[in-house]
Amino acid sequence: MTERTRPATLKDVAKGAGVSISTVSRVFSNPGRISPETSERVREVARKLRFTPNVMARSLITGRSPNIGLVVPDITNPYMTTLLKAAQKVSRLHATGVFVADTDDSADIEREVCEQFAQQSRGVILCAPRMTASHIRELSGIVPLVLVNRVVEGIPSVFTDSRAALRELVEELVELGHRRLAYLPGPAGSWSNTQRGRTVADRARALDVEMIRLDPTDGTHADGVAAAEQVLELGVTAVMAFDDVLAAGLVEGLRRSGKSVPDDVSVTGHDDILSELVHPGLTTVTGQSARVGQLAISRLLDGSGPASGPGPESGTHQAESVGVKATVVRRNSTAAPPRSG
Amino acid sequence: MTERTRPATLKDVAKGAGVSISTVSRVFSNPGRISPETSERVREVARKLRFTPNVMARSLITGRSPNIGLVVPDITNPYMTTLLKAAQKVSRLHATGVFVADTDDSADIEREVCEQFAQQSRGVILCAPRMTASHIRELSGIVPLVLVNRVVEGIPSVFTDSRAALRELVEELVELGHRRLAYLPGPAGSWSNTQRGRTVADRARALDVEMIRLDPTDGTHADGVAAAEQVLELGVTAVMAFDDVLAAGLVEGLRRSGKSVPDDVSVTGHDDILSELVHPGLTTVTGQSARVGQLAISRLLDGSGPASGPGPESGTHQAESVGVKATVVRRNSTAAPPRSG
DNA sequence: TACGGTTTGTCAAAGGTTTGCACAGACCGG
DNA sequence: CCGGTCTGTGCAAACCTTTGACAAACCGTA
Repeated sequence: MTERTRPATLKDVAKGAGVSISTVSRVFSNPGRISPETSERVREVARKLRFTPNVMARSLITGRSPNIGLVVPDITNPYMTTLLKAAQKVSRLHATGVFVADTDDSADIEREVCEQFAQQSRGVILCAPRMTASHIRELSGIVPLVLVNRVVEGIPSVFTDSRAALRELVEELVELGHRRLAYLPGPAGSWSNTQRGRTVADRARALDVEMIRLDPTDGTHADGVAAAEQVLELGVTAVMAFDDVLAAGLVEGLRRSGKSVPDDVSVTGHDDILSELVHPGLTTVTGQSARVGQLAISRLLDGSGPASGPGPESGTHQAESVGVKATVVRRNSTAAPPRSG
Repeated sequence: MTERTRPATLKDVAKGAGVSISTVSRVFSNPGRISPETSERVREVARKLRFTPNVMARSLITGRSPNIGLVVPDITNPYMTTLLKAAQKVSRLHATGVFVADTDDSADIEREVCEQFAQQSRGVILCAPRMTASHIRELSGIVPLVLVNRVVEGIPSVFTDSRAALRELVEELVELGHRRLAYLPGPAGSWSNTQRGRTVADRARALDVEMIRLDPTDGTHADGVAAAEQVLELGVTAVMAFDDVLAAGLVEGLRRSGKSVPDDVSVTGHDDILSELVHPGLTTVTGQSARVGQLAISRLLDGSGPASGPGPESGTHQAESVGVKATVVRRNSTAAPPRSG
C-alpha cells in the first residue's frame, strides 16, 4: 500500500552534484574543508533527494552512536517521568535519541538492558539502580555511565540532595511540638531511602526526640494506606514518608481510620510531585527531578570525549558526584500535635 | 580510568574457533545449517570472548533495526506512562529497544522526531493527536506506523474505545436526576477529545437533557481548577471531564469555592489513573492504556514483514483499527443533584 | 570406480559512511 | 619560470556483518 522507496545515499547525491562521495560526506560531517559553492550545490541536491546520512553506517565506522539510554526502576513514578521529560528535551537539541527501559525494580533487568543499550548508546543514565556497586563498576567498563540518585566511588553521578531540607523539616516538626516521630521507608534496595532514613534519624537524635522507623515497604500507594495501621498503633504524631506517593497513601489510610491530617497526625512527603493532587496539600521536599535530568544528560554528552586528557585531574573531575539542593515546600499537612496525644 | 577495550568481532571468534567468519555468523543468525559440534565450539569461544553481534553492522546490511520508537505528547501523563511501561515490557522480550520522545504537544516536534526515529527503528508507535492526517499518511511512507488513540483511514491503529462507557455514564447521571450536564474539554487538537465530547453530547441529546460544552482547556490540573468558576456560574449539576487530571482539578476548584463533590456537583473523569490519589474517589472510565500499549507493540512487531502478501485482504487487515473496550468504574464522585438545584 | 545427492563450511560482495593520503591546480615570492 | 605552500577534491581502505554462490567431503549406489 504505502510504498517505501529506498532512501537516497551519499552516492546518489554525489552523482547528482557531479562530485565524489567523499566530498558529499565532508559537506555534512566535516564542513570548512569544502568550498562554499560546492557545498551549496551539494546541499541543494541533497535537499532535493531528501537525503539524510545513514545513522547505522555512520555509527559503524565512527564507533559511536548518537543515542543514549535511560534506565529507571519504575517509569510510572512521577519523579522519573519529570526527569525523563527534561532529559529528553535536552537530548533532542543534540539530535540524540533516548532509549528508555523500565526495570521493574529488578537488578537483573538493569544489567540486561544496560548491556543491550551499551552497543547502541554513547552512554547510559542509570536511575536509582538496585545493582550492587561492583556490578555498576563492571558495567562502567562497557559503557559510560552517569548515576542518578546514587553515589558510587569513581562513577559520575547526579542526585537530589535533600539532606538539609529534611533536617529542616525535622526541626520544624519538633518546634511544632512533636516528640514521637516516624520515618516511613521506601523500597528496601534504594540508596535514597537509606540516605533519607539516616538523615532524619540523625537529626532526631541530635534534637533528642524519637524517630521510629516503620516497617519497610515497596513504595506503593497501597503500602502507604496500609502503614496507617502501624502509625496509629505506635501513637506517633508525625510521619515523614520516603516520598509523596507513600505520603498520599498514608493520608488516605488515616482518613479511612477516621483520623485527619494534619489535626491528628502530621505527614510529610518527598519530591513535590503530586502534592497538588491530594488534599490537604502535602508539605514536602522538592525533588528537582527536571534539573537532575538535565544535569545527567549534560554530563553524559559533554564528558564523552575519547577517554581524553593526560591531566590527572580531568578524570577525577569527571567522576565527581553532583548534588542538586532540595528545599522544603510548606503546605497544609503539618501542624501541632493534638493536645491529648 | 575505566579502560574500555574493543569488543570482540566475528573475526576474533572465527580465529579462536578455527572456522571462517561466515560460519560464526551463521551460528548466531541462521542456525541449523551448522553442525552441532561446530556450533557448540563456536559458542564456547564466543562466550569466552564476550562476543555479541554488532547491532550497527547487522542493521546496516539487513536494512532493519531492532528498535522501535514511541512518540507521545506528554510523558508526564499517567496514561502514557502506563502505556509506555507495558509496551516496553513486551519489547524487552523481543530484545527490542524503545526510543521515547515527548513532543510537548507540538505537531512540529512530532514530525521531527518521527523522521529521526525512522532511520533507527523498524516502526513507530505514534500517539500524535496534533498532527494532521495528511502528515501522518506522509510519514507512514517513511516508516511503519501504528497510531494510538487516533484513527486515520489506511493506517493501523489501536485506541481506547470508551464510547459505550461514556454513554452509560451519561445515562446513569440522568437516572440520578441530573438534567443540566456539562462536558469539560481537553486539549483542543486532540482526536480523543473530539470523540468524547461528541459521544456524550449525542447521548444527552437522545435522552433529551442539556450537555453544555465548557470552555476549551489545555488539559492541565490548573485548567480543571479554573473551570470550577464556569461550572458554578452555569449552574450545572454534573460535569464529565475529558480525563482524570482535569476532573481532579475541578474537584479541587469546587472545594476552594466551598462546594463539595458529589453533594453539590457530580464529577466524572476518564482513564482511571489517579483516581486512588484523590478524594473522593473519582467515578471514571478505565483507560486500558497498558492493553493499548501491548497491542500497539504487537501489531508493530508482527506486521513488519516485507510489505508482504499479494492477497488483497492482508493489506486491509493490517490497516484496520482496533478498539479496546473501556468500562465504567464507579466510585464516590457522583450522586443525585442537590434538592435546591 | 564413477556418480548424483546431501551436508558442512568457505569466499567474496555488499551495505553507507568516514578519513588518511595523494593529487591537481592556484597562487606567490624570488 | 621555478620551487614552495595552500586549498579543494578524489581514491580507496576500513568498520562488522549477512548471504548467495560455490567447493569439499562424505554417503550410498550402480
